[in-house]
Amino acid sequence: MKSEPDEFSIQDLKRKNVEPWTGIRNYQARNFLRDEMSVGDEVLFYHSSTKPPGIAGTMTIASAPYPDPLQFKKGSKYFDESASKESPRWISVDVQFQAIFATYIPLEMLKKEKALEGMKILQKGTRLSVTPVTASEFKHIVKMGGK
DNA sequence: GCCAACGTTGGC
DNA sequence: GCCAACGTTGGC
Repeated sequence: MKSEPDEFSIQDLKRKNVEPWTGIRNYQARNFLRDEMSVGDEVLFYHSSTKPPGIAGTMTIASAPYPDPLQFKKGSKYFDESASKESPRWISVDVQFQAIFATYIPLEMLKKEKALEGMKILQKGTRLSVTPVTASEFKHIVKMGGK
């Protein structure tokens, strides 16, 4: 899962421990959150739009999906006029801090790894903020991170 | 339903 | 700031 560290970083998550992951406004990303994730699943925390971009650590899914409260909040940049409480359009999950990697893994490093060739986030044109990771990719990255 | 125009993401 | 690679919108 990607976040811009200027907005919300893994250090912020460590401080808060549990935080709602809000503001997903892409249907594919939403569907992935809603349909493919369960409480306890481990997640890689990716820092995007920073120098250098890369994976900073891990967290876990800490709640079932629920309607993203920001879609109802007038004035929020995530407000969605066409969403209603009866039929919400966007969803959030809570995430819980797990670990900050001993070694931050820049995107450039990830690209060099043979074992990660097929990883979704490394494919051309992938800019979804939520993408799937296989168990072996996850293990490989955790090993690279030294945690 | 098509598709041009526009908006967004995010690495570089 | 540029631009590739999308996604979304809206006229037709």
